[in-house]
Amino acid sequence: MKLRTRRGGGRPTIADVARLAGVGAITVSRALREPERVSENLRQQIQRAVDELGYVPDHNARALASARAEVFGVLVPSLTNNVFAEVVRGIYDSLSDSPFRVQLANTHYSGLEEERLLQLFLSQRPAALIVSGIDQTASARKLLEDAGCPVVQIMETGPDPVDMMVGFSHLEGGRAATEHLIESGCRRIGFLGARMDPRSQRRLAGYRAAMEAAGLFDPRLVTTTPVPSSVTLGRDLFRDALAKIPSLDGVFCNNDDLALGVLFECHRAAIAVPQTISICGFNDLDMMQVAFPSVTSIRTHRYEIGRQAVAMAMEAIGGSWPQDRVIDLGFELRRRESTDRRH
Amino acid sequence: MKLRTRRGGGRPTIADVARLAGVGAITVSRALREPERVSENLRQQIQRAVDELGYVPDHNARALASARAEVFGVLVPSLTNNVFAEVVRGIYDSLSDSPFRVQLANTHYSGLEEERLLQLFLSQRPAALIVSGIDQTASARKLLEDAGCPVVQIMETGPDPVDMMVGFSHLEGGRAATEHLIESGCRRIGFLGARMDPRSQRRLAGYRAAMEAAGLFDPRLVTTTPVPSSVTLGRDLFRDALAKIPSLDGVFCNNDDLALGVLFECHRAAIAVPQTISICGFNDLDMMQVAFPSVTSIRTHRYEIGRQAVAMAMEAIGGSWPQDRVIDLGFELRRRESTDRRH
DNA sequence: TTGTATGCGTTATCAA
DNA sequence: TTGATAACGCATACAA
Repeated sequence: MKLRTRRGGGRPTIADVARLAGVGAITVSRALREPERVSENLRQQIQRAVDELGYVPDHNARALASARAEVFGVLVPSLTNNVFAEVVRGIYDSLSDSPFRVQLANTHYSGLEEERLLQLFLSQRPAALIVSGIDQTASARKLLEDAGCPVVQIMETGPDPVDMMVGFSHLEGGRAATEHLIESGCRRIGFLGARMDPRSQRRLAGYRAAMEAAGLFDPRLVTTTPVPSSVTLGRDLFRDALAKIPSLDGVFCNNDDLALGVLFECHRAAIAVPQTISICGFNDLDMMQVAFPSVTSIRTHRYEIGRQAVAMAMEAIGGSWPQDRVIDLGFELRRRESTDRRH
Repeated sequence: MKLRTRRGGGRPTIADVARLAGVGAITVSRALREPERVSENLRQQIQRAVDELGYVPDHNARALASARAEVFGVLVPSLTNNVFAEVVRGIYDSLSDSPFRVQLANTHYSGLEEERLLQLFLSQRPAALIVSGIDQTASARKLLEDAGCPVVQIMETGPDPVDMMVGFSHLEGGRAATEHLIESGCRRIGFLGARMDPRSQRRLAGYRAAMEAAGLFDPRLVTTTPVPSSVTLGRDLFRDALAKIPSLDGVFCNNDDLALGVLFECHRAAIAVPQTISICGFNDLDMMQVAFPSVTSIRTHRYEIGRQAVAMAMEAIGGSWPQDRVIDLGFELRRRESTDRRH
């Protein structure tokens, strides 16, 4: 007879539980995953044995045997950008009471990096995949299509989902912000943009559409940089813009960080906001409503996007894809003092 | 003869590679993990076979067989707090080119939640554990001590590490900020604190120590709340503090969000900064140097803490624990306009 | 509703 | 340096 020497740390296994409960191992397995398929009697015996032994299922063994890991793969372009931090929080909060774990990775706004990470994730056979944006590389898109699990593209909506989508239209957001500035009386409205990732580009497109429709567009009003966004950069971009166009009477900022930089620079240079220059941001961070003057911004529903993405994926995992494969959570213009020129 | 019906998705396995390369499976395994133990010859053959088949090792099978997952478990109290977001970014960046993955979880500043998540993580037999702070519950601490893997406590330093530590002294940070305010001429210095987690408490302790040493302490100067920190809250706490002590001539804020709220409120109420009220923050977010007036703050090295934590854990995994089990990365006082009363 | 036999892809053990 | 064999802990397929 062979002596069983445990290689593992000696943690109780499903077999130990089965022995103690006087049932077959598979019954324990079932009792844990599909309790309704096991008789009330055995279920209780098994639960007692589980408690007594302190049994905890082994994720790895489970994943190996079922060829499916209880993992949500999540790809975001940045971990520190508050916008994505909130999306990620929504995802974690939604999943914290489920058996699913989160596998998070940072693409650093690189399509190639995204591709590489996707391949890595796929090798784990995740239960679902959540990716940011709709501009995957061709190979990445193919990987997603063949992923064999629900896929949710977040932050944006677009015409051709890999599987599901939840987000909003950045172009419309940019347009709404710009139209608001025009309506409030601005004529020489600058666009300030950092990073200029695809979503930033579309906000710019919205700005341009609104400006052209009003006959106000002038390419010299646009100031962008590939450099990552920051409050400091907002100040610098604004200085550049003002040097180019001294008659500037409004700015639409790609995001709130930039807007804050503009606001501070206006204070420093004693430029009246909104009288001389009106400011509109994007995303509506908490601080915009406290700023002085408070700053108009486009409110986006980041946390909710995270929640919805998980909800949609869950439905799909359950077999019933949601009614609408593309959900547009929209945005809201929050009018504040920084664009209120009525006085 | 039995027909092998693959249950998995038909991905190539190590056996396929072995067959193609004309070697044993275990040799392939070794060639991948410890190349130096396989002859140059076979190594190349195997590499060719791997490339040809597009073989990717299965994490789950590997973890199951070796009873060790290539996973770093990371526990932080918040995902959106910029401070932790940067720590997490440091961790991810350090690990992105390693075989290790990151398993991140959010404790929501709850010791019990941390305990629960720890148990969850431990069931995966992680390669290392990174936890925030030094105030684990007794049971959590025991779990960490028995984890059987390197453990790094981050953000703070303290006398009794579970295993390793990297951070700085929040008490000294609070003291340095307060002493600076005193030296710059303030006498009625308020403390504004949100959340009041253990690290906030220690900053308060530092404030109190400095104030008492100068004979300036007055409990009514302290305004705190368990509510999570935000810019809005900074404004509200400041209003409360000012209502209590109209003679306030300086505030030390628990963190930069609060400080920003104070700054905006000063603008709104036309209170001169720093002449009437001086402001000092904590953490030194990017925006503090751009604010108008620029805001004095305690610079902390969040990203570096993440990097160091991984570096220490890596050393320990390699078998050679680092020289110093406790690394104090310190902090720096950044003097700016908001506390410069010389004019 | 419950159990038996077997496979999942990899690594540890031990022998050659 | 290389390989055969037996775990690792659990779930699938199928039978009872």
